[in-house]
Amino acid sequence: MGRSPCCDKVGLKKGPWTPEEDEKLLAYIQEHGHGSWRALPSKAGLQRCGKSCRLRWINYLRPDIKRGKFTLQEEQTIIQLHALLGNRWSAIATHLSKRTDNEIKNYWNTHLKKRLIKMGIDPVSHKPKNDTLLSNDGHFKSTANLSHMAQWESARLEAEARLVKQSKVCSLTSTFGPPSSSRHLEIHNKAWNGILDNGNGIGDSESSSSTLSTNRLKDNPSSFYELVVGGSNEESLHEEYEVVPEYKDQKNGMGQGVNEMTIPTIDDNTWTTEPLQSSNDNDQHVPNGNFLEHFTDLLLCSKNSFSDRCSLTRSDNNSDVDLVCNDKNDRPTHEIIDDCYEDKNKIYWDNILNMANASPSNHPMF
DNA sequence: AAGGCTATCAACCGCGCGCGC
DNA sequence: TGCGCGCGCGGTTGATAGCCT
Repeated sequence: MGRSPCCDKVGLKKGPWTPEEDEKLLAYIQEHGHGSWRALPSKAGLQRCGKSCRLRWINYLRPDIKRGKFTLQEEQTIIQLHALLGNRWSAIATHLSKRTDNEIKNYWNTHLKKRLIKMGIDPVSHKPKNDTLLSNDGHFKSTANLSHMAQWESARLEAEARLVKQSKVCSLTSTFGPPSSSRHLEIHNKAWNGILDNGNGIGDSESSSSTLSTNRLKDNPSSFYELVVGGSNEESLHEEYEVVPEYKDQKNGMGQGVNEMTIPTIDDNTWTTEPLQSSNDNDQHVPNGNFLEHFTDLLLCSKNSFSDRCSLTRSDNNSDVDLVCNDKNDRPTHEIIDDCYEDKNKIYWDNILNMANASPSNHPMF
Protein backbone atom coordinates (compact mmCIF):
# COMPACT_ATOMS: atom_id res chain seq x y z
CA MET A 1 0.00 0.00 0.00
CA GLY A 2 1.38 3.31 -1.02
CA ARG A 3 2.04 6.06 1.36
CA SER A 4 -0.86 8.43 1.76
CA PRO A 5 -0.10 12.08 1.08
CA CYS A 6 0.40 14.23 4.13
CA CYS A 7 -2.54 16.31 3.08
CA ASP A 8 -4.98 16.77 0.29
CA LYS A 9 -2.94 18.53 -2.35
CA VAL A 10 -5.91 19.77 -4.35
CA GLY A 11 -6.55 23.47 -3.89
CA LEU A 12 -3.67 23.95 -1.47
CA LYS A 13 -1.38 26.89 -1.93
CA LYS A 14 2.34 26.43 -2.38
CA GLY A 15 5.25 28.79 -2.60
CA PRO A 16 6.11 31.89 -0.62
CA TRP A 17 3.94 32.87 2.29
CA THR A 18 2.07 36.15 2.24
CA PRO A 19 1.98 38.45 5.27
CA GLU A 20 -1.70 37.66 5.66
CA GLU A 21 -1.00 33.96 5.86
CA ASP A 22 1.77 34.57 8.35
CA GLU A 23 -0.57 36.63 10.44
CA LYS A 24 -3.24 33.92 10.42
CA LEU A 25 -0.79 31.21 11.38
CA LEU A 26 0.82 33.30 14.07
CA ALA A 27 -2.49 34.33 15.57
CA TYR A 28 -3.79 30.80 15.59
CA ILE A 29 -0.71 29.30 17.22
CA GLN A 30 -0.46 32.06 19.78
CA GLU A 31 -4.02 31.42 20.80
CA HIS A 32 -4.32 27.66 20.53
CA GLY A 33 -0.84 26.28 20.12
CA HIS A 34 -0.09 24.27 17.02
CA GLY A 35 -1.56 20.98 18.22
CA SER A 36 -1.90 18.66 15.27
CA TRP A 37 -0.20 20.19 12.28
CA ARG A 38 -2.39 18.20 9.98
CA ALA A 39 -5.53 19.71 11.41
CA LEU A 40 -4.13 23.20 11.87
CA PRO A 41 -4.58 24.69 8.37
CA SER A 42 -8.32 24.23 8.22
CA LYS A 43 -8.73 25.46 11.79
CA ALA A 44 -6.58 28.49 11.09
CA GLY A 45 -8.26 29.19 7.79
CA LEU A 46 -5.19 28.54 5.70
CA GLN A 47 -5.06 26.94 2.28
CA ARG A 48 -1.81 25.21 3.12
CA CYS A 49 -0.80 21.74 4.09
CA GLY A 50 0.16 21.06 7.70
CA LYS A 51 3.73 20.43 6.78
CA SER A 52 4.05 23.79 5.14
CA CYS A 53 2.57 25.47 8.22
CA ARG A 54 4.92 23.63 10.51
CA LEU A 55 7.92 24.62 8.44
CA ARG A 56 6.85 28.22 8.26
CA TRP A 57 6.41 28.34 12.00
CA ILE A 58 9.63 26.56 12.87
CA ASN A 59 11.86 28.35 10.41
CA TYR A 60 10.37 31.79 10.34
CA LEU A 61 7.54 32.74 12.63
CA ARG A 62 8.65 31.26 15.94
CA PRO A 63 9.33 34.17 18.29
CA ASP A 64 12.57 32.75 19.70
CA ILE A 65 14.39 32.69 16.39
CA LYS A 66 17.57 34.61 15.99
CA ARG A 67 18.03 35.94 12.50
CA GLY A 68 20.82 37.72 10.75
CA LYS A 69 24.50 37.15 10.41
CA PHE A 70 26.16 34.21 12.11
CA THR A 71 28.77 35.18 14.63
CA LEU A 72 32.25 33.76 14.51
CA GLN A 73 31.47 31.77 17.60
CA GLU A 74 28.48 30.26 15.89
CA GLU A 75 30.56 29.44 12.83
CA GLN A 76 33.12 27.72 14.98
CA THR A 77 30.48 25.70 16.73
CA ILE A 78 28.87 24.64 13.48
CA ILE A 79 32.17 23.47 12.03
CA GLN A 80 33.13 21.61 15.15
CA LEU A 81 29.76 19.97 15.50
CA HIS A 82 29.62 19.12 11.83
CA ALA A 83 32.95 17.37 12.14
CA LEU A 84 31.50 15.34 14.96
CA LEU A 85 27.91 14.83 13.92
CA GLY A 86 27.94 15.17 10.15
CA ASN A 87 24.84 16.48 8.42
CA ARG A 88 22.66 16.08 11.47
CA TRP A 89 21.41 19.61 11.29
CA SER A 90 18.78 19.31 13.94
CA ALA A 91 21.33 17.96 16.39
CA ILE A 92 23.67 20.78 15.53
CA ALA A 93 20.84 23.27 15.90
CA THR A 94 20.21 22.18 19.47
CA HIS A 95 23.67 23.49 20.33
CA LEU A 96 23.04 26.82 18.66
CA SER A 97 20.23 28.42 20.54
CA LYS A 98 17.73 30.30 18.42
CA ARG A 99 19.06 29.06 15.10
CA THR A 100 17.01 26.66 13.03
CA ASP A 101 18.35 23.53 11.44
CA ASN A 102 17.33 24.88 8.04
CA GLU A 103 19.24 28.07 8.57
CA ILE A 104 22.32 26.21 9.74
CA LYS A 105 22.09 23.83 6.81
CA ASN A 106 21.81 26.71 4.38
CA TYR A 107 24.67 28.54 5.99
CA TRP A 108 26.83 25.47 5.86
CA ASN A 109 26.11 24.84 2.21
CA THR A 110 26.52 28.43 1.10
CA HIS A 111 29.39 29.62 3.28
CA LEU A 112 31.22 27.21 5.52
CA LYS A 113 31.48 24.28 3.15
CA LYS A 114 32.99 26.44 0.47
CA ARG A 115 35.38 28.04 2.89
CA LEU A 116 36.68 24.67 4.05
CA ILE A 117 37.09 23.52 0.47
CA LYS A 118 39.03 26.66 -0.27
CA MET A 119 41.29 25.86 2.66
CA GLY A 120 41.93 22.38 1.33
CA ILE A 121 39.82 20.65 3.93
CA ASP A 122 37.29 18.10 2.85
CA PRO A 123 33.96 19.39 4.20
CA VAL A 124 32.56 15.90 4.51
CA SER A 125 35.33 14.19 6.41
CA HIS A 126 36.95 17.38 7.73
CA LYS A 127 40.24 15.87 6.73
CA PRO A 128 42.90 17.83 4.94
CA LYS A 129 43.17 16.85 1.33
CA ASN A 130 46.88 17.53 1.17
CA ASP A 131 48.98 14.38 0.91
CA THR A 132 51.95 16.09 2.45
CA LEU A 133 50.28 15.72 5.80
CA LEU A 134 51.13 12.07 5.84
CA SER A 135 53.40 11.21 8.68
CA ASN A 136 56.30 8.81 8.48
CA ASP A 137 54.22 5.81 9.31
CA GLY A 138 51.80 6.64 6.57
CA HIS A 139 48.94 7.88 8.69
CA PHE A 140 47.25 11.21 8.79
CA LYS A 141 48.35 12.68 12.06
CA SER A 142 45.84 15.45 12.01
CA THR A 143 43.15 13.13 10.87
CA ALA A 144 43.85 10.91 13.81
CA ASN A 145 43.63 13.96 16.00
CA LEU A 146 40.25 14.93 14.72
CA SER A 147 39.08 11.40 14.89
CA HIS A 148 40.13 11.17 18.51
CA MET A 149 38.48 14.45 19.26
CA ALA A 150 35.37 13.23 17.55
CA GLN A 151 35.28 10.08 19.61
CA TRP A 152 35.79 11.98 22.79
CA GLU A 153 33.09 14.46 21.88
CA SER A 154 30.72 11.70 20.87
CA ALA A 155 31.21 10.13 24.22
CA ARG A 156 30.62 13.46 25.88
CA LEU A 157 27.44 14.05 23.92
CA GLU A 158 26.12 10.69 24.94
CA ALA A 159 27.00 11.35 28.53
CA GLU A 160 25.40 14.73 28.29
CA ALA A 161 22.21 13.20 27.01
CA ARG A 162 22.24 10.94 30.00
CA LEU A 163 22.80 13.85 32.30
CA VAL A 164 19.86 15.65 30.76
CA LYS A 165 17.75 12.65 31.52
CA GLN A 166 19.07 12.38 35.04
CA SER A 167 18.89 16.05 35.70
CA LYS A 168 15.17 15.94 35.17
CA VAL A 169 15.01 13.60 38.11
CA CYS A 170 17.43 15.62 40.14
CA SER A 171 15.47 18.83 39.57
CA LEU A 172 18.34 21.10 40.38
CA THR A 173 17.02 24.61 40.39
CA SER A 174 20.13 26.68 40.11
CA THR A 175 22.43 27.30 37.25
CA PHE A 176 25.99 26.19 37.32
CA GLY A 177 28.89 28.45 37.74
CA PRO A 178 32.30 28.02 36.28
CA PRO A 179 34.56 25.36 37.66
CA SER A 180 35.58 27.57 40.48
CA SER A 181 35.34 25.02 43.22
CA SER A 182 38.35 22.85 43.64
CA ARG A 183 36.19 19.76 43.32
CA HIS A 184 34.70 20.98 40.10
CA LEU A 185 38.14 21.76 38.82
CA GLU A 186 39.28 18.36 39.78
CA ILE A 187 36.53 16.85 37.69
CA HIS A 188 37.55 18.79 34.66
CA ASN A 189 41.19 18.05 35.19
CA LYS A 190 40.27 14.43 35.43
CA ALA A 191 38.36 14.70 32.22
CA TRP A 192 41.29 16.12 30.36
CA ASN A 193 43.72 13.77 31.94
CA GLY A 194 41.32 11.04 30.96
CA ILE A 195 41.61 12.11 27.38
CA LEU A 196 45.32 11.80 27.68
CA ASP A 197 45.09 8.52 29.48
CA ASN A 198 46.87 5.73 27.69
CA GLY A 199 44.62 2.95 28.79
CA ASN A 200 45.83 2.69 32.35
CA GLY A 201 42.92 4.45 33.90
CA ILE A 202 41.85 7.98 34.49
CA GLY A 203 44.24 10.49 35.82
CA ASP A 204 47.52 9.39 34.36
CA SER A 205 48.41 12.80 33.12
CA GLU A 206 52.09 12.04 33.38
CA SER A 207 51.83 9.53 30.64
CA SER A 208 54.35 10.45 28.00
CA SER A 209 52.43 8.73 25.27
CA SER A 210 49.31 10.78 25.10
CA THR A 211 46.92 8.70 23.13
CA LEU A 212 43.20 8.69 23.60
CA SER A 213 41.72 5.59 25.03
CA THR A 214 39.70 5.18 21.93
CA ASN A 215 38.90 1.54 22.43
CA ARG A 216 37.42 2.19 25.81
CA LEU A 217 35.38 5.04 24.46
CA LYS A 218 34.28 2.96 21.55
CA ASP A 219 33.27 0.05 23.72
CA ASN A 220 31.31 2.08 26.17
CA PRO A 221 31.34 5.78 25.36
CA SER A 222 28.92 6.84 28.01
CA SER A 223 31.00 5.22 30.69
CA PHE A 224 33.71 7.73 30.18
CA TYR A 225 32.00 10.72 31.66
CA GLU A 226 30.60 8.56 34.36
CA LEU A 227 34.09 7.46 35.19
CA VAL A 228 35.30 11.02 35.16
CA VAL A 229 32.64 12.43 37.43
CA GLY A 230 32.85 9.44 39.67
CA GLY A 231 29.39 8.04 39.24
CA SER A 232 26.10 8.73 37.64
CA ASN A 233 23.59 8.53 40.41
CA GLU A 234 21.64 11.42 41.77
CA GLU A 235 23.86 11.86 44.78
CA SER A 236 26.99 12.15 42.78
CA LEU A 237 25.44 14.70 40.50
CA HIS A 238 24.55 16.85 43.43
CA GLU A 239 27.96 16.36 44.86
CA GLU A 240 29.98 16.95 41.76
CA TYR A 241 28.21 19.94 40.31
CA GLU A 242 28.17 22.48 42.98
CA VAL A 243 26.02 25.51 42.66
CA VAL A 244 28.01 28.69 42.73
CA PRO A 245 25.54 31.46 43.54
CA GLU A 246 28.14 34.15 43.90
CA TYR A 247 29.44 33.53 40.44
CA LYS A 248 27.27 36.12 38.75
CA ASP A 249 28.51 38.84 41.02
CA GLN A 250 32.03 37.74 40.47
CA LYS A 251 31.55 38.00 36.73
CA ASN A 252 29.77 41.31 36.89
CA GLY A 253 32.59 42.68 38.92
CA MET A 254 35.11 41.94 36.26
CA GLY A 255 36.98 44.78 34.73
CA GLN A 256 35.52 47.62 36.66
CA GLY A 257 38.69 49.53 36.84
CA VAL A 258 40.52 46.74 38.54
CA ASN A 259 42.84 45.00 36.15
CA GLU A 260 43.00 41.87 38.12
CA MET A 261 40.64 39.02 38.64
CA THR A 262 40.71 35.45 39.69
CA ILE A 263 40.01 32.74 37.19
CA PRO A 264 40.02 29.04 37.71
CA THR A 265 42.62 26.87 36.15
CA ILE A 266 42.22 23.52 34.55
CA ASP A 267 45.52 22.40 33.20
CA ASP A 268 46.77 25.61 31.77
CA ASN A 269 45.03 28.78 30.78
CA THR A 270 42.69 27.22 28.29
CA TRP A 271 39.58 27.54 30.38
CA THR A 272 37.40 30.59 30.03
CA THR A 273 35.50 32.40 32.70
CA GLU A 274 32.16 32.14 30.96
CA PRO A 275 29.47 30.25 32.80
CA LEU A 276 28.57 26.78 31.80
CA GLN A 277 25.67 27.09 29.47
CA SER A 278 22.96 24.67 28.75
CA SER A 279 22.28 23.47 25.27
CA ASN A 280 18.68 24.01 26.01
CA ASP A 281 17.12 26.89 27.79
CA ASN A 282 14.83 24.52 29.58
CA ASP A 283 17.70 22.54 30.96
CA GLN A 284 19.67 25.20 32.62
CA HIS A 285 21.16 22.89 35.14
CA VAL A 286 22.68 20.63 32.57
CA PRO A 287 26.41 21.00 32.34
CA ASN A 288 27.03 21.61 28.70
CA GLY A 289 29.08 24.69 28.84
CA ASN A 290 31.69 26.19 26.69
CA PHE A 291 33.22 22.87 25.96
CA LEU A 292 33.28 23.49 22.24
CA GLU A 293 34.61 26.92 22.78
CA HIS A 294 37.20 25.26 24.90
CA PHE A 295 38.04 23.03 21.99
CA THR A 296 38.42 26.06 19.82
CA ASP A 297 40.71 27.65 22.31
CA LEU A 298 42.79 24.52 22.22
CA LEU A 299 42.91 24.77 18.47
CA LEU A 300 44.18 28.24 18.83
CA CYS A 301 46.88 27.06 21.20
CA SER A 302 48.52 29.60 23.38
CA LYS A 303 50.24 31.73 20.77
CA ASN A 304 47.79 34.56 20.72
CA SER A 305 47.75 38.10 21.82
CA PHE A 306 46.29 37.14 25.14
CA SER A 307 49.57 35.89 26.43
CA ASP A 308 51.25 39.06 25.28
CA ARG A 309 48.98 41.27 27.31
CA CYS A 310 48.06 39.20 30.31
CA SER A 311 49.92 37.03 32.70
CA LEU A 312 48.77 34.31 34.99
CA THR A 313 50.05 33.89 38.50
CA ARG A 314 49.24 30.82 40.50
CA SER A 315 48.10 31.45 44.02
CA ASP A 316 49.59 29.40 46.80
CA ASN A 317 47.77 26.34 48.04
CA ASN A 318 44.85 26.46 45.70
CA SER A 319 44.12 25.71 42.15
CA ASP A 320 43.18 29.24 41.16
CA VAL A 321 45.38 31.62 39.30
CA ASP A 322 45.36 35.36 39.22
CA LEU A 323 44.98 36.99 35.86
CA VAL A 324 46.96 40.19 35.65
CA CYS A 325 46.45 42.36 32.62
CA ASN A 326 49.12 44.79 31.62
CA ASP A 327 47.88 47.74 29.68
CA LYS A 328 49.70 50.98 29.14
CA ASN A 329 46.51 52.98 29.29
CA ASP A 330 45.13 51.26 32.36
CA ARG A 331 42.13 50.07 30.47
CA PRO A 332 39.68 47.76 32.18
CA THR A 333 40.34 44.06 31.97
CA HIS A 334 37.26 43.31 29.93
CA GLU A 335 38.38 45.73 27.21
CA ILE A 336 41.75 44.08 27.02
CA ILE A 337 40.12 40.68 26.82
CA ASP A 338 37.80 41.93 24.10
CA ASP A 339 40.85 43.01 22.13
CA CYS A 340 42.38 39.62 22.59
CA TYR A 341 39.26 37.95 21.28
CA GLU A 342 39.21 40.20 18.28
CA ASP A 343 42.76 39.19 17.48
CA LYS A 344 41.82 35.62 18.11
CA ASN A 345 39.01 35.83 15.60
CA LYS A 346 41.36 37.10 12.96
CA ILE A 347 43.61 34.13 13.25
CA TYR A 348 40.87 31.60 13.73
CA TRP A 349 40.79 30.25 10.21
CA ASP A 350 44.53 30.20 9.94
CA ASN A 351 44.68 28.15 13.06
CA ILE A 352 42.26 25.53 11.88
CA LEU A 353 44.59 24.87 9.01
CA ASN A 354 47.60 25.02 11.25
CA MET A 355 46.08 22.52 13.59
CA ALA A 356 45.42 20.19 10.72
CA ASN A 357 49.04 20.48 9.74
CA ALA A 358 50.50 20.25 13.19
CA SER A 359 51.88 17.17 14.79
CA PRO A 360 49.78 15.95 17.68
CA SER A 361 52.81 15.70 19.88
CA ASN A 362 53.14 19.46 19.76
CA HIS A 363 49.83 19.96 21.36
CA PRO A 364 49.14 19.58 25.03
CA MET A 365 45.95 17.76 24.27
CA PHE A 366 47.63 14.98 22.43
C1' DA B 1 21.40 48.97 -20.03
C1' DA B 2 20.71 44.25 -20.55
C1' DG B 3 21.59 39.56 -20.35
C1' DG B 4 23.95 35.92 -17.98
C1' DC B 5 25.81 34.03 -13.92
C1' DT B 6 26.14 33.19 -9.01
C1' DA B 7 24.75 33.29 -4.26
C1' DT B 8 21.31 33.00 -1.00
C1' DC B 9 17.54 31.21 1.45
C1' DA B 10 12.66 29.99 1.89
C1' DA B 11 10.07 26.25 0.87
C1' DC B 12 9.06 21.67 -0.93
C1' DC B 13 9.60 16.65 -1.17
C1' DG B 14 10.31 12.11 0.24
C1' DC B 15 11.91 9.07 3.65
C1' DG B 16 12.27 7.09 8.20
C1' DC B 17 10.99 6.74 12.92
C1' DG B 18 7.93 6.44 16.82
C1' DC B 19 3.57 5.77 18.55
C1' DG B 20 -1.06 4.17 18.95
C1' DC B 21 -4.44 0.98 17.53
C1' DT C 1 2.92 -8.12 15.40
C1' DG C 2 1.72 -5.39 11.69
C1' DC C 3 -0.15 -1.30 9.88
C1' DG C 4 -1.28 3.52 9.36
C1' DC C 5 -0.61 8.13 10.81
C1' DG C 6 1.81 12.19 12.18
C1' DC C 7 5.91 14.35 12.68
C1' DG C 8 10.68 15.54 12.06
C1' DC C 9 14.73 15.43 9.34
C1' DG C 10 17.83 16.02 5.49
C1' DG C 11 18.30 16.71 0.57
C1' DT C 12 16.88 19.42 -3.11
C1' DT C 13 14.58 22.95 -5.75
C1' DG C 14 13.16 27.40 -7.25
C1' DA C 15 12.62 32.32 -6.81
C1' DT C 16 15.04 36.35 -6.46
C1' DA C 17 18.61 39.63 -5.47
C1' DG C 18 23.10 41.05 -6.53
C1' DC C 19 27.14 41.02 -9.28
C1' DC C 20 29.72 40.74 -13.55
C1' DT C 21 30.63 41.27 -18.39
